[in-house]
Amino acid sequence: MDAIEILKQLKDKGVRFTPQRQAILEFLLETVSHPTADEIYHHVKAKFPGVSLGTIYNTLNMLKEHGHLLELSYGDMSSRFDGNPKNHYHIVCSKCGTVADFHRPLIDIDQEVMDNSGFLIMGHRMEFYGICPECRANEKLN
Amino acid sequence: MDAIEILKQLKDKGVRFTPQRQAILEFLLETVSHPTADEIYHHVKAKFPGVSLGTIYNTLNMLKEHGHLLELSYGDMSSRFDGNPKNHYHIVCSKCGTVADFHRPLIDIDQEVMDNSGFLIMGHRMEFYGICPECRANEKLN
DNA sequence: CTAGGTGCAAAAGGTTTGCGCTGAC
DNA sequence: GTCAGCGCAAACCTTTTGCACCTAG
Repeated sequence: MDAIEILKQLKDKGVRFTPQRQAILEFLLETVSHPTADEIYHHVKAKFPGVSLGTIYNTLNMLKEHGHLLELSYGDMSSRFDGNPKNHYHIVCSKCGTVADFHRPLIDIDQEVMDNSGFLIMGHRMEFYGICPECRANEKLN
Repeated sequence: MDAIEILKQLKDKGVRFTPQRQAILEFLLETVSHPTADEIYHHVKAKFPGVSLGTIYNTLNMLKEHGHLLELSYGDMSSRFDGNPKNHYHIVCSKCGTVADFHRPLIDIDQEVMDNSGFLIMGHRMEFYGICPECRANEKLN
């Protein structure tokens, strides 16, 4: 599903189609990274020099409310946004904050949660917490 | 493992034992909720009226670095801290922010990650994203 | 004694909000 | 024409930092 299609769907809910929103959503869908609001801002600014951070947040919150993106937080300062929830898992170092990818087939569990909770489940996120190889090496030196 | 025991272990790493730290850690271990820094602050303030928020954050970051607690973020304003990582899973409503518990046996996967990543894994966290029953009902009304 | 911790207050950084104007419908 | 969205800037809230004093080891 592409940006235009999603925004057309949202029109039924009183959400207006604007070029800024199209640009934001297109970027979220085409990138495989998990950009921060500020990164999205700078990217969209290349196309729309007048765009403001407020508009970015406004759009992100609107999309989040309608379930079209996930807001992730890795404990560092700013949130990251993911337009492709079904992705892969992460390992976060509690010491230095490094985030590594962990590739493995997604666990097939969403249906079980949906059946037992009454929630409409869009996806899940899994993170492992630990100490990265570098920090482990540094600890041994002390 | 209780607060005093953990703090004694940390002494070897040059971390000092202070009554404030004991109070913070005891609260984290005894509560089953996931308090914010501010909630911890107010709780500890009952015992140590002079304690400051800076000390709370200082201690939380120290504990996090040593792997004794997890910093969670649910997209709302402030981080939440969990002294008992091995717990249960959560379902977060993208629309209203409600966090519901989902009880099920923990997925046995940490060893697999440890073997394949080089990280020392302390635990994992899993969250499901979707729309809660109340918000689903509200959407249908429109 | 002396480093690390504390309390306080100021600063920093991310996110939200208010307001007048614009543009989608 | 109307109202949601825009840009701008100020406000807000959480977290970090700097500094003088204190205290655990």
